[in-house]
Amino acid sequence: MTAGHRLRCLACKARHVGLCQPLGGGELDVVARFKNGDRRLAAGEHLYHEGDVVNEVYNLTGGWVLLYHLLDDGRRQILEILLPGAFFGLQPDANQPMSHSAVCATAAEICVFRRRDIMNLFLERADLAVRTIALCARERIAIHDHLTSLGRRTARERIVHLLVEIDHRLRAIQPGAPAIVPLTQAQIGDVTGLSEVHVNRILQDLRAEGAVEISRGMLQILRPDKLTEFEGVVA
Amino acid sequence: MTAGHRLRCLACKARHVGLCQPLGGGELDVVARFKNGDRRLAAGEHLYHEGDVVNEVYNLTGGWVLLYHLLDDGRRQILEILLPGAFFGLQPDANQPMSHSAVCATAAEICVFRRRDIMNLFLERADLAVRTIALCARERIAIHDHLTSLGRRTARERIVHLLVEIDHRLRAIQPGAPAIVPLTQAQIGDVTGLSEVHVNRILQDLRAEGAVEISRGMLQILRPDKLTEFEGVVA
DNA sequence: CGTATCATTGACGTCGGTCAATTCGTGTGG
DNA sequence: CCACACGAATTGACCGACGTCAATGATACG
Repeated sequence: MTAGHRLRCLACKARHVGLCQPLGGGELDVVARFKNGDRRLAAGEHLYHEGDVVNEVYNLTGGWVLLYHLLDDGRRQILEILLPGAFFGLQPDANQPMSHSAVCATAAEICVFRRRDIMNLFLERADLAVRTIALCARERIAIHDHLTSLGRRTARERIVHLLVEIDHRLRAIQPGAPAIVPLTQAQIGDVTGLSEVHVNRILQDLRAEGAVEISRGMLQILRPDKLTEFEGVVA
Repeated sequence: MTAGHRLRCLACKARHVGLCQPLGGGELDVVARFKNGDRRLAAGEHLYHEGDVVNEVYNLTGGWVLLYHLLDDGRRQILEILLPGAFFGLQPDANQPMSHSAVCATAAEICVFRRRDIMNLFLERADLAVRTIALCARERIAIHDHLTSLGRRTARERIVHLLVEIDHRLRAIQPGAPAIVPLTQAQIGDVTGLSEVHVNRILQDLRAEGAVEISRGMLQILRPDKLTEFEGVVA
């Protein structure tokens, strides 16, 4: 299996971001050796649900995954939008039920590790543990920013800010490609803490201003510069 | 210096939580050896400001510290409330300016490490790196919860939920002590994304219901059970 | 075609913000 | 010991951003 994994690792589209970024081609073996397999999911499928006990850790290599939390009256908050290179599923303690659900927004490819294997990998290669700590720190900054949006920005600011952030992230992964956001307006509402209706009203404005293009279940960022300008002085 | 640090580590009030929790008394040397010193700050003093380049990492051993972010029109969002045992200040990359500010809500004692030393500590003791990853994961869950509050809970739910969470955390650190929250109403507003005025209105209600006691710049949780009950079905 | 999902639009209501005044508590200097 | 200053808390009046409800349209998919 390891040999097979190594070949896939070499071809991995997310090899140069996230966990494996610091590894040279020769070093991929180290990770490949601990890897447990790949998984392919269709849009709308769940990787795990809140409350599940999951003994795996994941590296997203293709597609978009959403982490969300449900209140028991059905209100939903999308916590993170994961793009290729995201390393996720780590829990503070083994056997602890997941605090959130993970669902695919698009078809997705996911590289799977057993939690125990990853822990052993970290113990063997402390540099990868340090790398993971850095990834956690980066992730934390992104979440802090999200938090600031929900707490202190207006509806329009939240949406513009989200689109700018996604645009940046997409550019970092696939420079040159058109920035297409495969999220429904309801999902954008669940990210930004707004109602689907209000999201629509604001997207209409942005479209009228020429900043975005709207189609069914998808959204294209045409003029990120224009969006940034809208953000104005609001850092 | 190391010997001195070791003595202080042995007496540290936060020895049994956070980073040092898994260390036996004999192992404290490992951390003490890498430690750089202690710092004492008064309420209202800053440990660092957004934009600073900080080459230190911190372990909060006494007091309350608030991490916050400012928008440039002055809106403020408090991102995290740190209690003793918090290990913070890690950045994704060295020499990267801090993305937020850290201010003391009370007098505070802080154990200081140089970033480089901590990295070396992690490389030498991978188990501590793994421990740190677990702390990050725990922290992430707390932030996710905060995020959910800001995005999807009503004002009253946010405040009740915050108080319940703080009550739990205080209980874990100092069981039996009265749950006193040394935050002004304006600060509570900056945590919950509400205005000072609205926070006051809701705290008045909670006081009338006998759940909390209000004094100047401080708030006591009298009946956490009552608060939990208010949370009702809203997980 | 029939059905389901997503987007769109208007009418209306309300939660929580803003503004502004007042009170309270504590510390300070005279 | 008292007058004052200042930060925090309190209160009321008003308003507007955003939610809710409900109907309709558009598109994909089986």
